[in-house]
Amino acid sequence: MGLASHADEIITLGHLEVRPGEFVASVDGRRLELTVRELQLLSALARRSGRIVSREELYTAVWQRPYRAHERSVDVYVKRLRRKLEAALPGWVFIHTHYGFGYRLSPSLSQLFHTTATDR
Amino acid sequence: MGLASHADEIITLGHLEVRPGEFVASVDGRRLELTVRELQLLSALARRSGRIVSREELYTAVWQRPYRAHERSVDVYVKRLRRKLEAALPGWVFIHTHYGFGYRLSPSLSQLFHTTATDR
DNA sequence: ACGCGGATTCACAGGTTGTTCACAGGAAGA
DNA sequence: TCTTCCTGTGAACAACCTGTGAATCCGCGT
Repeated sequence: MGLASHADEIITLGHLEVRPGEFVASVDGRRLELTVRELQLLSALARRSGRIVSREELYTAVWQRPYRAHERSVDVYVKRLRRKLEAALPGWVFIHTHYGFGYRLSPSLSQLFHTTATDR
Repeated sequence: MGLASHADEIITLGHLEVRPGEFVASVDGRRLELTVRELQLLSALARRSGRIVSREELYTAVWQRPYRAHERSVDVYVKRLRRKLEAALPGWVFIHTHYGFGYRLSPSLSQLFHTTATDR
């Protein structure tokens, strides 16, 4: 108890499933090919899914060192995650930007796509 | 599940069969000529088949002593196992590398054997 | 002591990922 | 609209990780 990552920790968000302890994330059962950093960032976001997380919080959680202003690492990895998530499930948006605040993980159908009953 | 190795433990993964308790592993019934370490590592991987296993977990499971950073023994034995497995069943890949995470045992047909660049 | 097979360690090459930078594009407030 | 700040993005380079052949070490039987 207490520690953030148990070996059996499983976070499910719609089609997305993240298993930090097993170094695995998947969409509809299809394994995503993520690097260490990408998985760590996705895990950090997943553990805080649904709420806006500041760059500083994300940075200290993943990089384990003090956040410096103008640090762009988080942005770069958000970009890489988005590319892989988009490729895995076209038409869906996973990571939302909150201008001036940070990012929020929350899988949702892209506005451009027409919704159907089963998608929701 | 109690102790990790029962005398009658049998792990079957497609063409591959491992019997840790009898110090035997075989492919399509043909016995592999493995050394003790090779068999131990294969057994450790087989017991965790399908999931990514870190070097540290493999090392402590097989060598039974604390893992030191930069330890390369696991890599060397993975290499030797690969050579013997490849020789036993050409065209198949058994041990997959997950860069930065570890290894995963999961027998699968080599991509090159059933697809070509133009197929995709 | 010697030879042998296996275990362990070493060193280097090559490949992958992590980090940083620079600039483009966009959002919010005056 | 203008200005400023924030975010998106491609690319360059550094740092790290893995593959691999081979040297060295070790235990055992002769």
